[in-house]
Amino acid sequence: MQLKKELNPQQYAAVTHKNGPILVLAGAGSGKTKAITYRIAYLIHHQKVDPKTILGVTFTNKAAGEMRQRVAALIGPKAKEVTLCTFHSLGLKILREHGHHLGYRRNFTIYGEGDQLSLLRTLIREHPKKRDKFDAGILLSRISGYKNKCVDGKSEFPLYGDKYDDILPEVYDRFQSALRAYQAVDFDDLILLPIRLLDEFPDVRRFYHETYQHLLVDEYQDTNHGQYRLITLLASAHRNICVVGDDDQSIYGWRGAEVRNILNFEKDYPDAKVIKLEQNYRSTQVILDAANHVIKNNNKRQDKRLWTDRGRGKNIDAFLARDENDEAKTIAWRLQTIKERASARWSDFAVLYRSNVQSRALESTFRVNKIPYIVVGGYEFFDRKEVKDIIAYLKVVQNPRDDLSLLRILNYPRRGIGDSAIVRLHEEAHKRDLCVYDLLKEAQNDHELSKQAQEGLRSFLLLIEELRKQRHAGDLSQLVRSTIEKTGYREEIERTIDDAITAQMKIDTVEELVSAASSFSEQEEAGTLASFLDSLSLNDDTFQNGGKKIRPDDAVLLATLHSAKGLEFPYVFMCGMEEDLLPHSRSLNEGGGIDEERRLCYVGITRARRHLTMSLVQERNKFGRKAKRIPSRFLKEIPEDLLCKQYSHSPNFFDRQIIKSANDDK
DNA sequence: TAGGATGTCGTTTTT
DNA sequence: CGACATCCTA
Repeated sequence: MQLKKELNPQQYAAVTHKNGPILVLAGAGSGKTKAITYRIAYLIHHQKVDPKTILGVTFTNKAAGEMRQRVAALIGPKAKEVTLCTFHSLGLKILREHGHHLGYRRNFTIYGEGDQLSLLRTLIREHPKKRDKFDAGILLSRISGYKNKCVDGKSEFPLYGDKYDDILPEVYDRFQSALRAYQAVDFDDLILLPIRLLDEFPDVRRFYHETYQHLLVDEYQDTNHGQYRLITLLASAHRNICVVGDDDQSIYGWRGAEVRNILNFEKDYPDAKVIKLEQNYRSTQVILDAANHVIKNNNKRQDKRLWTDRGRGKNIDAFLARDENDEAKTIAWRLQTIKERASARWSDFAVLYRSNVQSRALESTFRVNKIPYIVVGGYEFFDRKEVKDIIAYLKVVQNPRDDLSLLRILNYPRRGIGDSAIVRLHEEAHKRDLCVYDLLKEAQNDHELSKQAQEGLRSFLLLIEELRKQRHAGDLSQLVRSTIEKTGYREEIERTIDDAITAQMKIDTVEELVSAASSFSEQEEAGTLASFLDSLSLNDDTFQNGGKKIRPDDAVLLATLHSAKGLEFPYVFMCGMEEDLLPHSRSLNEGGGIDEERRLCYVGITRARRHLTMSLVQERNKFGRKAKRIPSRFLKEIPEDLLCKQYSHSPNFFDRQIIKSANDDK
């Protein structure tokens, strides 16, 4: 490593900073990941720090994986010894290791959003005031907000001045005790409970202080209060904490992220070294100027100014279309034109938008014009019912106390256990403070249940016991396969679904889970059921390639502005540059408000390397009726001389081109 | 218990 | 408008 040559002076300073707190304010495209990875390499190589004592925390598995790769490229196999993980997998690790202090067994289950919601729905159903139609989603966002703010559990509930205020404390309480009874933790607990462990158990704290002596935190601007506390606790002894982030790219305020964590870093650590990375290696000066001009309208921010030595570049195109279909066609046409002229690949392009609904017009136009595309996000494999069912079986096999999963599958495939029986079992278990699974053992001989139901319970218990035995014996994919076979899941699908094609699709989906399991155990040395379930819950996608996703490898990316963060493309289209959409109307009152919307715009602009095109429409279909549109205020914040405005309403010419080629396909 | 009728709601979503 | 949840019915 020739640090002086490969890094600019600011990067060099960040990388070679010795001990103590350091804040790296890294503008978009300024080599943030490079700084972190080089710093890790530097600590190991030059400072002779033991790689095992380095902890790097990110938000996504993808980022963690990328970082590991880049560290490996610098220092080789030692990179494996560095702990690089997400906040949630860090929390999970701490909790699996020391959770017994708080009464958690090692085999506890992780509940994702779906599980949280379905638990809340059962709580609502049982609530005396259920006629008030409480919405599980609203309850969840409040509970979640509460959990990642108030760590001691004694503080007051924030009031919102609506009907939820009354029931929230009680529902929260029941929510938490249900989780605890089920030996389950939700995503928020994965942060919250480790905080309590570190806070209340000096031995645990000491253990982690010794284990991790150098902390690096990526995307610090996106941390919520809980994550902030977790990091603070981990760093409290040695204060070797390096946080990297960009306050201008904080776009998750609505999910509890607090920009002030990064803005207050210097108050938390008065001796902190602060370094700004402002040289941009990604975009042209035009793009950076536009970004700078937009973002400088925000007040509370660390002053930064991106620059580049890569030259001015082309102006930003801005065009006006009639409606969203016209907009999509024009984008398609322009994209094809640029592609030909620059002999670019499809994957050099991204079309970004504020809201998922905007993808629809783009998708249908791209389909017609045979433009290959990938939509980021969308429907997840693991959201499908079939997959959730099988995973519920696996979760029960792993942790029989998980009533929620158990009740989900108790009568699916059907075993003659009706709703009334299920309700009775659930109530009885609750009354006697038992988990349903234990109760089932008695209930199989309960004469108040129908013969059929008793028989059903018996076979269910037998099935689970059998799978539990197999859990330790055979390999993982075999276990998943057995689960599918012994439950008769395939037969149930064939029996209940008439349409052969749909049925086959569902069976294929379930089969994919088997191949996901086998590729998981190939890649993980400890391919246990427990780690497989963890991996599924935490969205660790390292093995999902095994569960083959059929995707074109060269395709235009369609993504929301949120999911585009961290990515870059030579050519970027930002569509729907309109009031109510880019500052989204619903975001103005709550969350980060207008500033956060502006940051979202900033994130979008700075994704572009060479050329940016912005578009807006005259009218847009909104809930079935046409609505007149107004240009986004952000568009107006970009100086005229950076834009190439084409507002003469889009020429019919474009339409004709597209319609012609569409007919050619037939 | 599937599916039809009816109602409701409408932003973003790293784990 | 269209995706969804929920309720109702055959």
